[in-house]
Amino acid sequence: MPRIRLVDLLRSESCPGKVFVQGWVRTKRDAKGFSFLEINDGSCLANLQVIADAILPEYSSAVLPARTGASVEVMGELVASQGKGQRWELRAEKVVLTGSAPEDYPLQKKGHSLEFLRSIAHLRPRTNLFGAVFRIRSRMAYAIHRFFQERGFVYVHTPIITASDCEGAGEMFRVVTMEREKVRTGKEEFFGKPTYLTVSGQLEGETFACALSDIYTFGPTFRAENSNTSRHAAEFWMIEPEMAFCDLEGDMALAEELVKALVADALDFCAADLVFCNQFVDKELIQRLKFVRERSFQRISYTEAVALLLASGKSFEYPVENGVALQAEHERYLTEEHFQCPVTVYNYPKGIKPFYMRRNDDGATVAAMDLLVPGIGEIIGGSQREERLDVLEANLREQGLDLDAYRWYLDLRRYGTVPHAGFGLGFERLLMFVTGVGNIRDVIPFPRTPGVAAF
RNA sequence: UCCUCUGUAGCUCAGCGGUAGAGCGGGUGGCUGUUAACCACUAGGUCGUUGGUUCGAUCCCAACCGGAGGAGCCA
Repeated sequence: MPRIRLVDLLRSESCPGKVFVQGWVRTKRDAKGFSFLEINDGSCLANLQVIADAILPEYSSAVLPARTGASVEVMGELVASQGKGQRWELRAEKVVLTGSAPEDYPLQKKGHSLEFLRSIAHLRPRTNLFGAVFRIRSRMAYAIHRFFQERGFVYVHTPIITASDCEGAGEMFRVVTMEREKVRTGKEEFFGKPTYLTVSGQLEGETFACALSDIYTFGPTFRAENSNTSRHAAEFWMIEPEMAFCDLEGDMALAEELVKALVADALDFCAADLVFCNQFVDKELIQRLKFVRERSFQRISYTEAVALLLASGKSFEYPVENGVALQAEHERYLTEEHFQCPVTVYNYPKGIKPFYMRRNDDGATVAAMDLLVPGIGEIIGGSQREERLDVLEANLREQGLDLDAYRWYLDLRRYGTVPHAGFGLGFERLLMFVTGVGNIRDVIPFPRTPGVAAF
């Protein structure tokens, strides 16, 4: 008899009769003459209540020892539950203890702290919260592909090992071989020159946009920054669309559309898991997500934002000043207090942004944008790219970068240059926003942060 | 990297200059169509590490290591 997943079983409208299920015991309650087994197989948040009668021949060998954490398989008949709290329950006819869980099984029926669960990251997906978070993560990855594929974007796999050593996005990890012989003979560089783990697929993505028009990347990214915050990881996933024949306006529109679409998808397809997050993580989560889905985002230029902050009368730890980067507290004020919804800030001062962003006609600002969301801050950063060869070369020189290393990148402007734009969306930051989880370490299966690469 | 807080039983925490306690979890027994069930009993700890102060330190001090929050950087 084929196994049926709990997600499908518990959705049954009418009684499916005899079924076969497999999963892990979440808790067991022994009564006189029978036991209640709550089993979960990760296909959904809900557990299945199994009634195992003491007259079963394997009752003492398989049912009584099936403690929290044990894996079991149960054959039986699904019947309407006599008790409250569940619609269906499984009346066991045969129970097999696939794998027992000794008494030192670390997960209790009680709630655990997120810090403790991080120390057992290999077992934490067995908890309600992490099951929910990682089902949502999977769904969001799918929704991202769907969003771009439906709009005709081509998925491009940019390299993870890169030779561009100065993409301007942060400290990089070096890639070296472990072969001692090569180190001794001075041929330690496998690729003949220093290589690094990518900090962004943007520059490579631009090359494909300047050929296939609309592309996106979705893959791992690495930053060797010594950042110790709840919003940074050394390894994270990023989505980077890049569009030819597109300006900043189109870029901002796509970014807002994407965030809205993903929030709507989560509300539609992860309802049960979001209800759980709403109950145990953030009581205002669903309300906020619905608000984001329905309301239009705000847009404000950097100059307007500065004026607004100066006029706010708020005393900030860092003073607001034109030409200086907005601090986290400033961004937070805009999105959490003033607008109380996602805000796109655009046209930043040229001096605080990287070389590839397109210089505006005022000569002082660049066509850059950041999308800020309440609770997280910056979730998307993007720009229209500088498509004019002479301006781009001047920018590189101004920032002291080696033009030769960017030869291939400059070629895009030398041969059939086009206006183009794109942005980067931090996947984990999106997940924090969608789940309400406050620490990036709890939305990625095995987090890598300074000093920590467990598992 | 900087600032602040923190490190006591498997987990969550209380405590105190005279070498430790609760709840939950575990074990045993009981009870019950139960819902993080309930009741009783019971077993668990060189109080993060290393130094120092002291007659005496889990408690005070210092350094180090781990964890958390905030900042910077960014996604």
